[in-house]
Amino acid sequence: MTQIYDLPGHLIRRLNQISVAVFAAQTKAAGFDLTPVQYGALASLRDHPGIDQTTLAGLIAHDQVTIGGVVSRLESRGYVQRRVRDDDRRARSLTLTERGESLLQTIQPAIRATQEQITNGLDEAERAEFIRLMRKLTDTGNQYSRAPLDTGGDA
Amino acid sequence: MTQIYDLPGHLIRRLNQISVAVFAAQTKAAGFDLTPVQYGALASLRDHPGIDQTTLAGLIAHDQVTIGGVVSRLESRGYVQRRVRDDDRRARSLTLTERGESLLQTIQPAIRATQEQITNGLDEAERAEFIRLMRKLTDTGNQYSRAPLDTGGDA
DNA sequence: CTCAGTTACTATGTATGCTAATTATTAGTA
DNA sequence: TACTAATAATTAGCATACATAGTAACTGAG
Repeated sequence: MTQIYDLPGHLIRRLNQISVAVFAAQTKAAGFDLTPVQYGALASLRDHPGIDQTTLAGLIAHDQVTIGGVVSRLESRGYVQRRVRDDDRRARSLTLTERGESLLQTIQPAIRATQEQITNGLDEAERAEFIRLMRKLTDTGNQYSRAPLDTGGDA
Repeated sequence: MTQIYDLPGHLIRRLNQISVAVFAAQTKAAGFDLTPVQYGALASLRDHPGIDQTTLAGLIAHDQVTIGGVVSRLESRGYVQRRVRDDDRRARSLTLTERGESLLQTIQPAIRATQEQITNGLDEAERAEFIRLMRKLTDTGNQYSRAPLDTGGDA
């Protein structure tokens, strides 16, 4: 039989699908047009101004190619500035523009609402336990990912 | 400030990323070349032979366009037969070929290993609780998804 | 029977998410 | 210094994953 509905892989995929849909609905309802990855990149750049694309990719656990495209779109929309670094002309230094900073602030309520809606099927205790288990799994599984999280030792 | 590492959406995305990577590694190591969606489609067709693409999309919670492409690739590789239905010439009836049936059987150990590896950071009790919480969340959140699960009342 | 509405699928376009290969640049070594 | 290895981006290609729009075919009300 192998009902796929009980497989962790299937449930995780469904959960991600729902999570992305909720994010899209909430941000659109709030008047924004941003994807989860784009938000993650902007938030990470706010906390780590001046990093290059490879470092950014490591911070949000993505491969370089995807991040290259994401940054390119964020740049063309005026949220991010990309500059060739003086001390290493291969690398591009990334910083938020004022427009990017402003977006991050005004979009905050929609992000909060999104995270709440994703887990609003659980009570407080379940929600905390669920997050704890996810953190445990992502910590254990990070090594399996082809784009592992690389915070340089932090977080 | 707003560490994305604590957001459910981020953790879910990471988990899915790891899940997909583990699936790819396990199936490749076993000598197969199949994506999680392709496996889901094949498994669903085995349990529901003769259904059309829209029904299949509902069963595995995907949109029609994605499934159209997935089925097209499965057909060109000889795993699925696609036939215009006599009683409704808009629809295409899908069935597994012998090659498709055979693949599903021989790939089974790799699928089992995948599901185990995904959750091998948890002990038995945690694993059961995690799956329970995911089922609860996907049940609650199904309505939010743009491609909701539609089993016609079952599962 | 006619036609308006619905439905199944396909076509087009955008954005992830990844692999493999290429280019430009830097770092290290003989 | 010349050469090799490593690294940051980019390019090309494949497969989801979705929105939107179009085509062909079916359904039901009148």
